[in-house]
This record gives sequence, structure tokens and C-alpha cells, in this order.
Amino acid sequence: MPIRLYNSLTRSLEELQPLVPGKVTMYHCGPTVYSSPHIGNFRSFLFADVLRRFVEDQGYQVTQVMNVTDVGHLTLDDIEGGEDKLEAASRKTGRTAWDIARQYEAEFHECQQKLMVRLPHHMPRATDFIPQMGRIIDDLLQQGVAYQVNGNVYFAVARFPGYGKLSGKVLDELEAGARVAVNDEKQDPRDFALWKTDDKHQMQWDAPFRGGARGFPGWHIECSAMSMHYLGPQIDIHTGGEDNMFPHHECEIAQTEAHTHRRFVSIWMHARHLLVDGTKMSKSLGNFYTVADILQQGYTGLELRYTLIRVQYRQSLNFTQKGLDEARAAIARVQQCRQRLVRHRDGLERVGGDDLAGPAAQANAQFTAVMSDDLNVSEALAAVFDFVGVCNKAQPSAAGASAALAAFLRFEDVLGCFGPEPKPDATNEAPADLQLKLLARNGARRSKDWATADRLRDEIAAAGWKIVDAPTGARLEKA
RNA sequence: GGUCCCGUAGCCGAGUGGUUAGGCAACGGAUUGCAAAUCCGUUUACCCCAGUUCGAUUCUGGGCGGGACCUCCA
Repeated sequence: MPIRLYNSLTRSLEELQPLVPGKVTMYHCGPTVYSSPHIGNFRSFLFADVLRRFVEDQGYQVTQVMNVTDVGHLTLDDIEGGEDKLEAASRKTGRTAWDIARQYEAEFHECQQKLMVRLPHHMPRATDFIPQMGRIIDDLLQQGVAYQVNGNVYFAVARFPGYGKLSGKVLDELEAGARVAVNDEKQDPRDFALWKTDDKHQMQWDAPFRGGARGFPGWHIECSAMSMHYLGPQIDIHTGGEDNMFPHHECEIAQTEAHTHRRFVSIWMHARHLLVDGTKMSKSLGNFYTVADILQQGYTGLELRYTLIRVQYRQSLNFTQKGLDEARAAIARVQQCRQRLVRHRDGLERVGGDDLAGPAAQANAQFTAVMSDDLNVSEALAAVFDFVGVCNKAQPSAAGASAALAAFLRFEDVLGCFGPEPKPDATNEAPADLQLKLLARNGARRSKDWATADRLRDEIAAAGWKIVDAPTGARLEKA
């Protein structure tokens, strides 16, 4: 089944048609490592992860690149008064910009792991690609598409006719917005920096292009350089948050296509920002959450992942604590179902005659259809839960349970938000004292000493476990 | 000022020109010693106004409300 994705560039759904049949190249604008990753960042990164997982699920060989921006971005779109965020963090903490970048990069990787992100094949650092950026800058200067003033190099937007095609921004509107900083060096207010000089900057390199001055790269060139290095001049999919559309991706297109004279990206995809408690997440409103914040509240990475992917990426997602609680319950429903199936498959539960292969195939087909429709995760989850209902009603045969479990493995492979296949019985993994209490409760129940039985059940519950009474006997499960 | 998106039951969120989305929550029943889990059943929908239509929540126009981008931001 063809995969249809929404292309921000054409503002329409398009069929994924890889440049090389059977192979898909993806580039994702990654983290800027000057602060802890927040849940909004990870909505975008999890969207990229689900995209990659589903495209792989559909049989494509995917190569995925995500950059690590360890050169900070200036806080103002101007030379004067602008301070790089990495440099600012450095000044506050007294540590070098390099140390800070490495620290937050490590934290980012931890978050990826906790949120079950399948690691991109390449996660290059911008600072390792200064020479590659230099080669592009050099070429753009040679072509006359870029110019140098006082050591600063700017891309001449007027020389690239396609500028504005992604974001729809045109010069008049930018001027009307009155937000374009005054910069006498620029020939055109839209021109953007490829290379900058600033003596006070910690991160500096000798100019990697001919005739340049010591300085640091502009804010867009890294992605062009790294994308081209790993994936070639043309790629299939490029993703980012909606805020990246302008100016970042617009500039990437300009500098890359001016350099290669070929179409850079086939499909541009942008994830909508999430809201928190119905409004934009911001530090000043006190509704700003890092991934670590949520985990510290006691939610698992899986629960956070579920919460962040359950709404289709192009819809705004309202992040709330209630949403996390719902995710916890929803995941439990799936896992309960899977565990029962495991018990049937393994002969621990009396098996019936229901062959679930048919419903499993149906659920798989439905899942594929809705995921192929621009990654409609909401509908994909509905397909999963419909199937849960079917399984719970059934008295499956061992083979039927096995077929159903295979479907769940596939859903998990694509969404990654349910967790691994449950063990049929966790009693043996419970602490020994709880196992003894379970045995004691069994005895109390046989002698109809309900008070003792209930007290033991409460004690077990207080320890974070719960008793499941089944026809085949009572067992313990992690609550 | 420019560009764009959204408004669905208690909450979150799909979708459709006429037929039950799904999850969470609530209520009744089955089951259970009582629970938990599971199953069965039930309740509350499509912001407002006008138009197109046999028929609109779904299409068109207007209004109201919310949000995003235009500036570092996923």
C-alpha cells in the first residue's frame, strides 16, 4: 500500500516515492544542546521515530540522520547585542560552551532511550562538519550567490528565485511585520548569515572557505552540510517542528539548491507544536516541562511516549497530566490483553477454539491503511483497541493466541508505546516476602478467613503489586 | 498588519453528505467471598447564523471563540 504523507511544500498529500526504489532517506532537525530537552522537542522527535518505524514496517530500507546542534544559535537575528545561547549558558555556569553542549547531548541520548526511540543511523555534531560547511560557503561565494562583508558571509536571497516557496513568505510581508532587524551589512533584509565573526565567541574556527576570517557558522548551513554528507544532494524526507519552516528550512532550501542546482527534498514534513493545559508551553507561564520533569513525577517513558504520539503529528496536541493518566490506563488495557493471550499460547490458561488469525489480519490491514494515510496514529490506536476487544471476548486456541500476539508485536514495532510482550506470570519475579503473603492469602481464603485474606491483599498492594485471581489460581502482577 | 490551523459528547480525540470511531471517566448487570481484571448493556456530540441539498456535524459564506507562524524555539 502506498504511503501518503503531507508535504508542507506543496500543501498536499503525496505518495512517498523514494529516489532509489526500496530505500528511503530521512533527515531530521535535531536538538540544540544548550538546555534540557522538553516534551515539545520530543513530540517532534517521536513523530520522526514513528515515521521511520512505519516506513521500515512497510519494507523500505531507511537511512535516518539527525543532527546535534552544538553550535548555539544567536538569540537575536543580528550581530549587535546577539548572544549565542550556548555562550550565555557558559557565562552563567562558568563552564565552557563545549562542556555544556556535551552534557546536554548526553541528556538528550538518555531521553531517547527512555522514550524508546529507535536511534537514527547517524547523529552528527555540527562542530564536526565545519570543513563541509566551508565547501558549500566557498561555492556559494564563487557563484556570487553569497557575499562577504567585514568577515561575515551572507546568502543573497534575491539571487535565489525560489526563496519563500516553503513558507510562503515574501519580502513585502516581512517588511510589514517590522520585525526584521536592521543590519546595514545586508544587501536585502531577508539575507541570512552563512558565516559570522565575533571575537568574544568561544567556539571559533579558521575560515573553512577561501578568503574568509576566523569565526563560526551561521544557523542553517549545518543541516545542508550534514544532510549532503550522509544522504547525498537529494533526499526523500526532511522533518522538523513547525517553527523550523521559516526561516530555517527556507534557508536550507535556498543554500542547498543554489549549491547543487537540484531539488533538495522531496517531502517536507512539520510537526505541530504541542500545547500544555490548553496554551503554549513557556517558562514564564510555569507550564514548561522537560522530559526529566515528567519522569520524576513517576510516569514511565512509555507513558510519556504514548501521550506524545497518540495525536496525529499535524494536529495540535494538548498535553495534560490527565492525558498521562489516560495513557497509563490505555497501555494497561493492551498489556492485560496480551498477557492473557500469552497464557493461552503457553498453555497456562484453558484454551478454547477461537482462531484469531482472521481478526488479526483484519486489524493489521486496518492499521496499515490508516498509518499510510499520513500517519494517523489516532486511528491506528483505534484499530489496536478494536482488536483488544475482539481478543478479550474470544476463547482463543493456542495457535489463535499466537497469531494475535504476532499482531501486537507488529503494532508495538511501529508505535513502540505499549512495551514488550508481557511475561505469562510475574509471581516468581515478585519479592519473596510478597510471594509468601500470596501463599498465606491462599490459605486464608481456603479457610474462608476473609479478613486475613483482604489484609494480605492490601499489604501486597501497598508494596506495588496486585493479586489476580484466575480459575487456575492466584498470581502476582506488578501494579 | 500578513499567512495558516482548529472549534465533535464529562475529558482527550478520529471520521463521515443519510449507517456504533477509539481511549479515559461514570452508571447498571454478569463474574467474584468482597475486590481487581474481563465481558454485556447504558448515558451525554458534532460553536452560532445563513446558503446549497431530498437530507449537513460533514460542502459554501459570514460571525464568534481558541491556537500557530511571521523573532531563538520541536
